[in-house]
Amino acid sequence: MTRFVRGYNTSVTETVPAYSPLPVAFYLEPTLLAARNLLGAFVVRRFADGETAVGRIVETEAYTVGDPACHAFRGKTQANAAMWGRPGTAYIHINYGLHFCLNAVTAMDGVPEAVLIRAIEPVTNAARLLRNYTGQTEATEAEALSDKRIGAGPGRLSRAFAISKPVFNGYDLTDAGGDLFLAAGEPVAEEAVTTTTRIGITKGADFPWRFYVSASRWVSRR
DNA sequence: TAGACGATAGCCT
DNA sequence: GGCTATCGTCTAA
Repeated sequence: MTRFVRGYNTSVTETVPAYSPLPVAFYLEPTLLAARNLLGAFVVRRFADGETAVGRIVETEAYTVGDPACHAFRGKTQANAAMWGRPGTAYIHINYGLHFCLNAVTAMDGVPEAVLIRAIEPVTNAARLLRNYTGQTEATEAEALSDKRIGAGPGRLSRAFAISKPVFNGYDLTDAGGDLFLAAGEPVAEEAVTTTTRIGITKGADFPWRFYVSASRWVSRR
């Protein structure tokens, strides 16, 4: 049985708190607050071969009801239906026809709001993330830890974590037994967070609904 | 069923 | 910093 151990060394076997999933209640906080509070939380991924990798969230964006940039703004379709799902599930969308982007659904069942996870910094098994990203079979932890392709940007992190829409759209992100879940981390202090406008959108472009850890080298854009 | 449009990323200057 | 490949999805007809 795989045990998720917190820390930089995956070989640690002593009793360290296992990664504990953020509860459904976390996603029922107002979406802007949830987006800000997801900073510092962990993305925990177990791959099909049993190997695991963990990243720390350093950049998010909020999308809400009434927000013209939100995919739900024009109503429910087959592609965006997951946004209406239970809080704490995943909504994966495809951008520019080729990039997968991971969102955590927030707000009550039937209220289509979500937080886009835009960047992570590697915590464990960066080498595996880089191998996933490049398709190469070789990668050292040291070289992976300085390669921004594995975490800086929503399309990039999805590729590194092997998160695709067919597999993970609608997936439960609150289940520690699952292949993908979000776990509580060290809270990030207010003065360490930068709040700014969202990236790559034309509607609602002036809403300051993007949050990132100011000091992180893994933020996708400043 | 054709046409328009991106919540991007990579390459080039 | 600018340019653009590339294709899933929506919309109109």
